[in-house]
Amino acid sequence: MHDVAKAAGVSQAAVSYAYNRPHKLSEARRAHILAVAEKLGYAGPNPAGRSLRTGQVGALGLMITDSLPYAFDDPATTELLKGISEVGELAEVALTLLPCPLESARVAEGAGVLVRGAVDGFLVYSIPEGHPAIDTVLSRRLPLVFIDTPNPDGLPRVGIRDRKAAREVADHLLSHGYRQVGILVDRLVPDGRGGTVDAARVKAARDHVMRERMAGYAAACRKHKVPWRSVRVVEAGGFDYERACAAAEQLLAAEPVEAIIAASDLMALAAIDVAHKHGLRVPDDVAVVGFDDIPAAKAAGLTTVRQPLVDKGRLAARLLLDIIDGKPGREIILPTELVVRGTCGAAH
Amino acid sequence: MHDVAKAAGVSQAAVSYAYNRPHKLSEARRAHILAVAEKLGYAGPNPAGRSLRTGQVGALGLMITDSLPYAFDDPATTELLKGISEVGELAEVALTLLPCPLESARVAEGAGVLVRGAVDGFLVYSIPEGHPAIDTVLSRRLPLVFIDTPNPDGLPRVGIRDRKAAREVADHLLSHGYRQVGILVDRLVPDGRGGTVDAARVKAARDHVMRERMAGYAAACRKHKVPWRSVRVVEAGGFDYERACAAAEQLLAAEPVEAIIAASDLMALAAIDVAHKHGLRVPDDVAVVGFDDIPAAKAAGLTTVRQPLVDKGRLAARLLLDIIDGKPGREIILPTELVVRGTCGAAH
DNA sequence: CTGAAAGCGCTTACAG
DNA sequence: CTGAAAGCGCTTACAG
Repeated sequence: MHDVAKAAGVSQAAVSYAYNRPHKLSEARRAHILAVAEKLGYAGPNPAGRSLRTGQVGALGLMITDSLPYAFDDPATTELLKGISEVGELAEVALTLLPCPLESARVAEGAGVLVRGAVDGFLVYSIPEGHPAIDTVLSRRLPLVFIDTPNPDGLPRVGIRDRKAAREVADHLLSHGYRQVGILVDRLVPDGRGGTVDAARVKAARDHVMRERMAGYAAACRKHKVPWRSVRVVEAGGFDYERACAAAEQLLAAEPVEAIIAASDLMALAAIDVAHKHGLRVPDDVAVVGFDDIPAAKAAGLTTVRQPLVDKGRLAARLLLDIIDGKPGREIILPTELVVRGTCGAAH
Repeated sequence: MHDVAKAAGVSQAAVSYAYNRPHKLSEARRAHILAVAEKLGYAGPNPAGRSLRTGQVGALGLMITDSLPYAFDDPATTELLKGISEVGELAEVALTLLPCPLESARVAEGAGVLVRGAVDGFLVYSIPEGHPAIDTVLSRRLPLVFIDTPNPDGLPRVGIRDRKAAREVADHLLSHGYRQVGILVDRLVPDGRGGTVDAARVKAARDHVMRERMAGYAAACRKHKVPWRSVRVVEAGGFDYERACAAAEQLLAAEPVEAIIAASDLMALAAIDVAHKHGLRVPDDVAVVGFDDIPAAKAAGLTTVRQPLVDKGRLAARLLLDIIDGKPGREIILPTELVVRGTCGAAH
């Protein structure tokens, strides 16, 4: 910038104005400066210099506690991303994806991006309780909004009533009279393990969302006199379709179940696929409900509970932008809605 | 940092070392500095200051010429993102999403994020020829890699042989003897318009990829003596499923077609859905082929041509990282592969 | 193992 | 409408 100013015979400030305050310069002078810059190969104001000076970056950081490739596989995460990016575009801010290892042991090595990432604030998505990355991001002392995460300290947050929503959909399913029930969850404890889950592991669930949903399912079972200990719970160990299928396979391979409660639509759809492969009709031989109401749920006629995923992203991003602007943070709880389609056996 | 240094009774440099060069300080001194920083509420080295000083940001910019919410809807883009983010994670760099308006008229207003985004380099994804954002990003004089975009200047690029791949899959379809053929494309000209396309618009296609694929389809038709002017081409005007369905609807509503060549799997799957709604069997009443081989194509038994989407993202990101490291850029052309499943009527 | 100093590139409040 | 100056927070080469 200094060189451009010199070559154009103006002050450095004038060059800055040429880019940022066009009306502070005469048109001719501005054109001249820009022409000289072009000739010299000057690329325009350096973002780092600007950031340092203004204290603003123009980017929102989205912290994801999973490998990114994984996150893109999850339709619910994709919906959330849509909502977030809508707001980012409107506000002309970039969205910076900050992956960080899920296993606590690997956090130190992966924290660099959290510590060094140039952002104006953080969106913290679905992170297990007590995860060290929470401290890391808190230590940056930047505005932040949690999504689907408990906030014991009353920090800004966007979420839904997971327990109530889970109870509702399970309640609806069980009201059809099923007694042999299985539950499919993606992940209770982030240790990569899957398979049949015992009561201790359910209790140990580090994921707030999953713990709440399990509590909701249990409440529905209680109401319908389905003994909780008779309910088989299988954990996929991850969010991809393959693991979901493997979990469903495991559930269906054991004693027969009349009904499957899946903690996500992806798992529910996997369960339906696997059931069909076993020659079972849905809902006649086995009923299934999901959670989320992702776009594919409708096509499959899946009974599920809708949570406004896009809105969640949109509101979280907007809230963060507000906080960055100095407005107070708050907690936003979004409504959910039971969506009855065919897979629960509602027509029977 | 200055304040921390003062409070800890050390130089500013020592504070910097405490964070970045742990071994340059005695353990005790480092611990002391960190403790003082903690007490003072110092959040650690400011990324903007670091960037300014080192000239490095630690982020890759991904330029998307579409609204981001839109991009997340496209399974092919999602696959690409997976590949890119894999590399980013390994290299501990963040991925910054830089949306920029597709319509040239709106580029000026949306260019801010391109101009101000703090990144070490750009991945430029599927951008129409002559789009002003290309100049914007070029003017930043940062390393960059094009994905699926022609690079007349021999700039680094990752792509596939779109024409050849399109020819192959269309050739296979037509070899079954179909004469009444329709083509479904997502977007030829980025003006948001959809509907039946005339020869002029095909010629005017601003998207390199689509132009190449159309050329490939035309070549296959020529080979099989299907008069090109008898081939109806319908453009969706976008990448979402709804528009794909509308385009398929339009194609099927007119004179009957025996075979549909879709320029993406998403469009092919939409065509199959719409055909079923019309009571048509696939491939008996109408054959369909796609392009990409997204995960859903397999489940649908779709005949298509596989392009290594994840690899494309992975290689592009790696190439960009290499260029940032000072290595020379190059062009990478990835192989494609015809995947024959059922929807082309291969079994007949 | 520690410290003093220079300078990365920018914006803005202020004076003219 | 224009210019001179200060300072944002940092890292590193260098001297001790």
